[in-house]
Amino acid sequence: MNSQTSVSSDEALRLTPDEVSSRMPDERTLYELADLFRVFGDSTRIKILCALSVSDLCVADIASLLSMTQSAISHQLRVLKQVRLVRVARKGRSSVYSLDDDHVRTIFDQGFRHVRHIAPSSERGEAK
Amino acid sequence: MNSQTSVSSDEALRLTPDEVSSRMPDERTLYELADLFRVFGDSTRIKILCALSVSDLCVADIASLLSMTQSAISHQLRVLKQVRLVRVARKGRSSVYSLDDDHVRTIFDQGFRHVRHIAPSSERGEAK
DNA sequence: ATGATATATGAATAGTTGCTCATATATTCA
DNA sequence: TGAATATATGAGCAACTATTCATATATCAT
Repeated sequence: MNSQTSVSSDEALRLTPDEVSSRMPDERTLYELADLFRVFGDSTRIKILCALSVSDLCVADIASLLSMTQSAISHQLRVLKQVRLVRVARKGRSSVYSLDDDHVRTIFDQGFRHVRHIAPSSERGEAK
Repeated sequence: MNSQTSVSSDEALRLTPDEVSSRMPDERTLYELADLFRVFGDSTRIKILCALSVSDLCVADIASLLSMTQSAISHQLRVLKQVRLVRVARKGRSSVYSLDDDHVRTIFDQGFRHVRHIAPSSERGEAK
């Protein structure tokens, strides 16, 4: 049997699935949230966002900064633009990209705080 | 030519790639950041985290809540555990999962703020 | 217009990932 | 111990994604 409502020990209050369900945001919002975070979940895009948090940059500069091809960077910038994390401004033949708003920085900082807080152990994935 | 240092208009200061490079966190940290956000970048995991932010829950309850198989949930909980976003406590034959710390909630909230702020348009991906 | 430079984009591909299915492990109860 | 319940996990597969390559578009200088 599951879903016991009784507080069997010194743990936090446990609610039933139904009670939890009624207190969750609507599905739509949760999917949008996942979509947003997925964009942050790639090292190339993270590097781009991080670079842009330091300074506005054109495509070629970002490519040189990350030692990646112009094409790869352009593709990722498109993704970042679609979710409104960056915006473009044409300057002559260059496209100067910048962070769209400060939410990016805030989300970033929270992430930093977590990885620093956790520091050691696990974190399998891209991290070498 | 790129990397112009002159401020050609009313835009933010633009730095050279080298200047930007020296002000970025080390690679290792950026990879860890991407790894962390990637975990948030899946709707199933987002739902699980969201549910756990409301109440501690056992595997079966989460599965019923999300209408998914126990196996699928267990696999995702493993991922969440590896990056220290959730922790387990055995209670009889059940495993009761809970958020590991409050960074999760904070990162969440920032994400919420962004998707609400942006609200309309784009956001292609999982969002129906 | 022509050539050079900067960026954008479509198609193809290799690598990754989330789920399912089968099965193993763990715990409780009779 | 043996049956039942709850969870964990490995293998396999389908779907997705980040990069490359080729090429298109856009802007500037001559």
